[in-house]
Amino acid sequence: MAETDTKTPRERYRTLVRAEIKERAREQIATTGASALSLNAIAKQMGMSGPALYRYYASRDELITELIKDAYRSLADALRSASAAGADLAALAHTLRAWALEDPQRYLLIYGTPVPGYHAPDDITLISSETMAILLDACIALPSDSPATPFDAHLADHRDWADGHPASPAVLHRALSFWARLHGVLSLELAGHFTGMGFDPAMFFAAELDDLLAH
Amino acid sequence: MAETDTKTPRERYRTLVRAEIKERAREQIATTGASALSLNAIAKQMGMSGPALYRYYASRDELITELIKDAYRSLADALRSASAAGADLAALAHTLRAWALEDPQRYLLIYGTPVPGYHAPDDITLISSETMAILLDACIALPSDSPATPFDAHLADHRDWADGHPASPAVLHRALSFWARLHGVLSLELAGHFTGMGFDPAMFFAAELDDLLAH
DNA sequence: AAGGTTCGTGGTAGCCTCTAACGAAACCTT
DNA sequence: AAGGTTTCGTTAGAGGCTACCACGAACCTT
Repeated sequence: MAETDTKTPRERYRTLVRAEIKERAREQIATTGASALSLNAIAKQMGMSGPALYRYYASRDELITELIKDAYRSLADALRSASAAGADLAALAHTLRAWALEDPQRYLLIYGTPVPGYHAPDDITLISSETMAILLDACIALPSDSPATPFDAHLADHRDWADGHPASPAVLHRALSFWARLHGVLSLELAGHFTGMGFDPAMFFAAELDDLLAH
Repeated sequence: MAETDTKTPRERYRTLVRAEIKERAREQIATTGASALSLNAIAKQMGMSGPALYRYYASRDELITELIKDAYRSLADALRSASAAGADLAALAHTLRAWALEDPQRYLLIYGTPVPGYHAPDDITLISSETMAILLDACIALPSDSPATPFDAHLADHRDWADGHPASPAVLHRALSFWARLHGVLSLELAGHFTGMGFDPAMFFAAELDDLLAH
């Protein structure tokens, strides 16, 4: 019992419609941004009237939350498969950038401006911790010859987030820097802050990555 | 002839009401975020009926644009006065962080998720270029002993954004890195991605800054 | 004091989210 | 196969929003 199989035709139909709704929502968000997502428009697009959607998603927030979860999962999948294919830290960085550019709004769904009221469910932090684990694995493979900083010492006492990962404080620090710096370049690029400045964002990204790996 | 003085009582009143509207909008955004800003709510709060506000701001977008401009100006002011007081790059960084933490939503108004349709007016890029100039001034004062990178060479040919500033490509690169890295840490912190991880964001910020200045 | 400008109002259109009540269709059981 | 039950999709409606219009009222200017 507790069959999670798609057994009954009703369940089949339900999950199918849910999937289509989510797909339409994904398309809509990709073009107009998450704030402009309209359940009504999706319903009309699917040939049914507004409130019918509420049989499938209890609220607009629930639908967005589902999309956020999917985004986290997609990112974790991309990084995991790259890592499984033997990608080092540099390759992982380019995987991240490619994933972000593939659908900028999906990246912003995760790392963009949060809604003040919204609080992420627990399962999201679970998937996000998997991403962090992949990152830590890649960082631990790299030789680290930098001297210990005060922040390293601080991290030695605050490493709950590493979730039992056998990484030295210096490695934790490296992972955090990796994350923050790549996000810095990427988010400025995606937000369009480089448009009109003339230079190539890809080269800036590569330069930041080089600096990250060299020091 | 083109009197910008607050002469007529009508103009006085008008600018006063406009200011109050903007102030209420600022408060509302600070608590609920920019996406939840409601002209109707502001009007009711001020004791007048909905459409009355449209005498003062042509649209919701115009009001938000005004707030964005104010945010840019406020940041430029903060950095300029710090710079005038003899602040070096490190002090400038802490000025930036303090300004961001003082009103996170104001920071996100500038650097947060952009609305896909929205295009910034020209005067905004003007103010933002002033911020960049201050940053470049601070970067040029620092000795740079790093070897030239490919990105430096690229910047030598794509330096229109520096707007005639006498800075070497290496300095331009340093300014961009400064901007992107601090934004990376700050935006992750403001978006709440560090909450629950246990470590102190301020120490991470300081560590990133140290690394930036050391290399 | 008369005239023109501006302000605030209510009304309205058109969106949106979301609830409630009602037929109708599909499913499962017997 | 027939009946009962669950689920679906509909319309109606509450309450919110942006934004436009037309009208009366206040105001400043002349």
